[in-house]
Amino acid sequence: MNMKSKSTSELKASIHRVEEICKSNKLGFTEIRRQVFEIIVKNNKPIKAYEILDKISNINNKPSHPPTVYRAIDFLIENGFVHKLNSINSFVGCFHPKAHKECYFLICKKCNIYQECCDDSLKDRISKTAIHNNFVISNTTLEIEGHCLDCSQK
Amino acid sequence: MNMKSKSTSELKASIHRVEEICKSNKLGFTEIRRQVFEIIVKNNKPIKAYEILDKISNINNKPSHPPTVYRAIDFLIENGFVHKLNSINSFVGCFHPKAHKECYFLICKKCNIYQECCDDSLKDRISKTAIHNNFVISNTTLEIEGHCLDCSQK
DNA sequence: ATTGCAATGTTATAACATAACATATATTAT
DNA sequence: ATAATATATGTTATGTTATAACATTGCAAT
Repeated sequence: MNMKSKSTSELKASIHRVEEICKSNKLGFTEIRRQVFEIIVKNNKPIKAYEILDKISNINNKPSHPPTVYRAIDFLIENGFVHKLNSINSFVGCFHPKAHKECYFLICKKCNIYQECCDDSLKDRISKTAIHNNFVISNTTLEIEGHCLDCSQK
Repeated sequence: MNMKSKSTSELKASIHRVEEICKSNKLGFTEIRRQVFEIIVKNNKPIKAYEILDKISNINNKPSHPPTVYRAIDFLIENGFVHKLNSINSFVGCFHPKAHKECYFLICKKCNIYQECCDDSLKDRISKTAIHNNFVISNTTLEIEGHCLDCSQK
């Protein structure tokens, strides 16, 4: 399982990519949104909203408030730059925004590291089930909790 | 999409089945646990913990407290009688307990009705991905939000 | 009867998230 | 350039979801 953290250059590329997408789509990639996005992607594990809040407050040397963070997160999720992991109320950056909507996550309960996966055949199966049930999908949550190789060997 | 609510006899059967499983596994199916289970399965939609709390308080003519409900829910989830839908912080009864561990849910955002599905090939794909990543699964969340046939036609 | 254990009661608070309204900043139309 | 509009942020308060910690009860095994 390739759960190693992203390199500095990958992070920069990721941030730059989002900047470009925002520019070309006329989305306001404001200072706060940029800060929140950077905090999320630089954290190589899922991060919680109130952890982001603390970091934002530190960065700006003044207390921020929950709505500030949640609004930025909402913007980032809406535009596919960030995912929410519902099973652990945490957020992760998306490293291939706009390339897909459905992806899934392996989340290690011990070390809290995660892996984002894309699997078209899985996606297909899910769509087929939905079609079969006359169901129109707006959003899919697929999160797999367990233990990564390192942690299950300990 | 067969989202119609369960019949009275289905509900009774479901409750009876759980009683039997508890009996044969020497699990204490106490009054509170039974009440919480009944409330969950009789509600044909996903129900929230604090809604259960209100109902329990009414049934017993005295205020109950959150831990009472959450403990009962934990017991029911641990034993596979109830599922939590992480994407909407709600709980649903399982109508084939012990038959499986992995199942998934179609959840209509408009009418809030849901459908529990089991799909072995989907399950297989997920296990394969996990094995491929040397990941040991303890728990899978697969929730598909969208609109059911009725609601998407309106 | 006493010890041990599983379950429940009770109080308090932690953790997660949004409503509502005020203010500021950017965009656009005139 | 200025007013009008829309977008974004600040601020206060509160709503919602979940658990910690410790006391009490009831029952079974010795």
